[in-house]
Amino acid sequence: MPSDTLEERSCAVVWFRNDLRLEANPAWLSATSAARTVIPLVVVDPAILAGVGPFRRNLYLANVEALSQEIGALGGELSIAVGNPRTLVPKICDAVEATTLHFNRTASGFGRARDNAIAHQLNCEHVTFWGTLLTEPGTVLTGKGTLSKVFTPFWKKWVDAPLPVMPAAGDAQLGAIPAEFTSPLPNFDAPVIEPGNHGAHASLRRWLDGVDDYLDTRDLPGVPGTSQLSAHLRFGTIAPITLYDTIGTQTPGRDGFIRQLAWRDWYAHMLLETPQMLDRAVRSEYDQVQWRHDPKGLQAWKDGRTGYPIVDAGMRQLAETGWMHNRVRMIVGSFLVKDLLIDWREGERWFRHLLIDAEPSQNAGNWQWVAGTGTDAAPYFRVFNPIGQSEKFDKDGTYIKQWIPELRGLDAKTIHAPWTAPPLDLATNGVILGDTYPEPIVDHKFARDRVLAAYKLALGKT
DNA sequence: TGAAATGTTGGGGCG
DNA sequence: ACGCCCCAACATTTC
Repeated sequence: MPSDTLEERSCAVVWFRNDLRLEANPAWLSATSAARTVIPLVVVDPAILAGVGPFRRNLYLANVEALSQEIGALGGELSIAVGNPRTLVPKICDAVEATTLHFNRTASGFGRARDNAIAHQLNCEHVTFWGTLLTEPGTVLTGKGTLSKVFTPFWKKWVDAPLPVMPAAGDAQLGAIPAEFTSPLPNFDAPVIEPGNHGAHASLRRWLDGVDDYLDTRDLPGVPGTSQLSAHLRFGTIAPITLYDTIGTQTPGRDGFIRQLAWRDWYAHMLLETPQMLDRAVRSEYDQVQWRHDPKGLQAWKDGRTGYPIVDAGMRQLAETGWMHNRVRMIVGSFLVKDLLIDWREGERWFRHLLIDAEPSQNAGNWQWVAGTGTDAAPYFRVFNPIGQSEKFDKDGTYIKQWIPELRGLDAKTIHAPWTAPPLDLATNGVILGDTYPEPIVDHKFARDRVLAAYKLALGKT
């Protein structure tokens, strides 16, 4: 619609949430042609911010700042309010006499309830999109019209699903909310990755050099074989469609990477259909597992002091950087749930606190995969051997040495299980088990038998 | 997007 | 030469 047919005073508010970019942002693009004036808005919710770990907090606020700069470069300004969106968004829309509110939808239960409540209170129209996913929930279904409970059939349908089509940009002028509603952005420290759409594109450019080797290197935590784009997807500083358009599926590595974006869609679709998956086993019989109450074991896991180097390396990488290699996420997850027999929800909560890329649907979906409680999850009897995984994927111990400096003297033969090293070997390298580095807190063979028995009991198997 | 237990096979040491 | 045993190496099944 040409803008000269728009009402003189029409005003569209674009509420940015987990889509902190202008590029390929359907809520933003649609608004620029829907009204004469567009007001870009971020509402920082202190209640959310208070519960978020430092890595995500800093990156979120830095991303907001980067978005503000993007909009500033267009000659506009990003309006920033601090408070509860449930009351602020309707109030602001009233104050600016908005004709429409535009935003991209979220799959998470909390956000959805909030958005529904707000939509109910608005005195204007609201226009929503799925700018954060490649496929819209409800568009990738089995022949029976249901969301597949198994990934592979979902993937087969996903490949043929319609991709997002961006609305054409208009030429609206940029506006702002009244000063009384604005607040300065809360203070934050420099994030651990380069924020904003600019930072996302820097990661994407680097990834173009590695993506063709993805299938060969993605499981090697000692090699930079992953995209480093997860946090950008989390905050929407880049659109998944931009990744798809840039990377394509022309080589096995590229196809494998895009397949990961389909997993992401799948878990988001699943959460919409099964909101209780955040804290309930999708296969409810698995909630009968008698998890161990083991605060010391849980703490050792969080601290990276389990005595299993590959596990401790991963947990230390998480605590120090807010990120962990995906293969190692599986290993530490399996260790918590299977070896320590601790409730997967404890691990989910810790990851959600610290991970720079944590997002409810993905975090819960992947934890339920590890715990075997989800659909199409790892079967309960698949118990990772932390030593075997370490030998297989961190053969020379590069990754372990990076995060556990006290083991750097050990060779590739013994570093995966220091307690099996000849005492002289340990001594000459300054390793004193139980002192400079822990003894293993549990014996794997014992733990394996224990978890299999516990799951069998819960599932009523003999 | 496992691992361990169990089963099978075949080469070589040895009486 | 032959049978027996051991045990990698590989395959199958079980969890």
